[in-house]
Amino acid sequence: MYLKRKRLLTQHHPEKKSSEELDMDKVTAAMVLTSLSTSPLVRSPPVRPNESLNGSWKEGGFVPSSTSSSGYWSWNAPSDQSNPSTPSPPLSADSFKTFRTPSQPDDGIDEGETSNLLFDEPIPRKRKNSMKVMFKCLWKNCGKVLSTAAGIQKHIRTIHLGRIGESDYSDGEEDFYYTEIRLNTDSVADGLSSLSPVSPSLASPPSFPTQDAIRPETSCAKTETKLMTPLSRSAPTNLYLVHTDHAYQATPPVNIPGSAKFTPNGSSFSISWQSPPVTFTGIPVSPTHNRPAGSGEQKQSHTVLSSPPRVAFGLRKPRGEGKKCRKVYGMENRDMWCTACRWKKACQRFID
DNA sequence: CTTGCCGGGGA
DNA sequence: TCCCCGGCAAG
Repeated sequence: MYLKRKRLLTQHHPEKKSSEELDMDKVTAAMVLTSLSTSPLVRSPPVRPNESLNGSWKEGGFVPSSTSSSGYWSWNAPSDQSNPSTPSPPLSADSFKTFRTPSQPDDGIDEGETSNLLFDEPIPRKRKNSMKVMFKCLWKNCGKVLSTAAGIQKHIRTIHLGRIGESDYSDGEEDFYYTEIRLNTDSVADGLSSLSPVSPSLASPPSFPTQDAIRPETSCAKTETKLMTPLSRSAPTNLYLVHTDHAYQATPPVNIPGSAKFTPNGSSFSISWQSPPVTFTGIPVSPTHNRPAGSGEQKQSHTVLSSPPRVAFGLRKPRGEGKKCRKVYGMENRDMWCTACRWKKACQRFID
């Protein structure tokens, strides 16, 4: 005799909402990373087996204030761009830009399956075939768009960095100043007008750019190497870096030791995990980070290493096969359910 | 959309 | 503890 049953059939119909927002971030973060790590041109993650992450945090605990302004961590460029367009999932990363309007009830975005947070390294990743890659200069009032990375780099080097002599030598710093954008052949996302995140990095954990760290050559990817050069001079207005940290945890056995560090002069922040080959899935914790933003610009880079793939052991119980009380008795007979089921716990009656 | 159930609470 | 429920992954 249960007197309780306050709401018998009241199916819960929560107004899920915030989740979307969260998803968004997750997705976008994922995208960013994805693009970073798979980006065709620069960036080859040679030695770094793992880099990836995904963002999203749970519990809207933090929510960046409505004014995204000071948020140093969002991708949106502080200066221009204005329309928060919704990124459509299938497109890849670049078309996103600013959607980061927490205060708004945005509903446009619903995501079917949010891409999973794990991008393994060499996954082929399906990409729209009809995409054209362009490179846009992010330098303050420039916005030049070129079709080749080399071109844009040269442009930056000569025009903005004033390195004329060494035209062919690139230390990679230019990377910070341009961004890759993909244009869909038909629906050209207004990618140009909005910037997309630069893809600075996947930093290698160990190296921090303190200062003049100029890496010597760097065969393939200037990418990770330079990752943090002290952005000399006035960096282009926006260097928004995606920055997300999460604390993931592998289910059972391992937990990842992480480390974060900040460089006082506000120049960088990074986190890195040195994890064993494990997989995690996770629950991100909160990606936010704002700093007072003093006067200069600052850059942060996120470095998150983790190992990619596969669902491993722990995550979540497979999910029992058989029908459980709920299914068997139905909502209307909730009192016939085993307690576990009633409490939304793992069924004890029909164990698999 | 529906299920199973984890992770968090509140009482 | 007992009991609920948000939320999420899986289907």
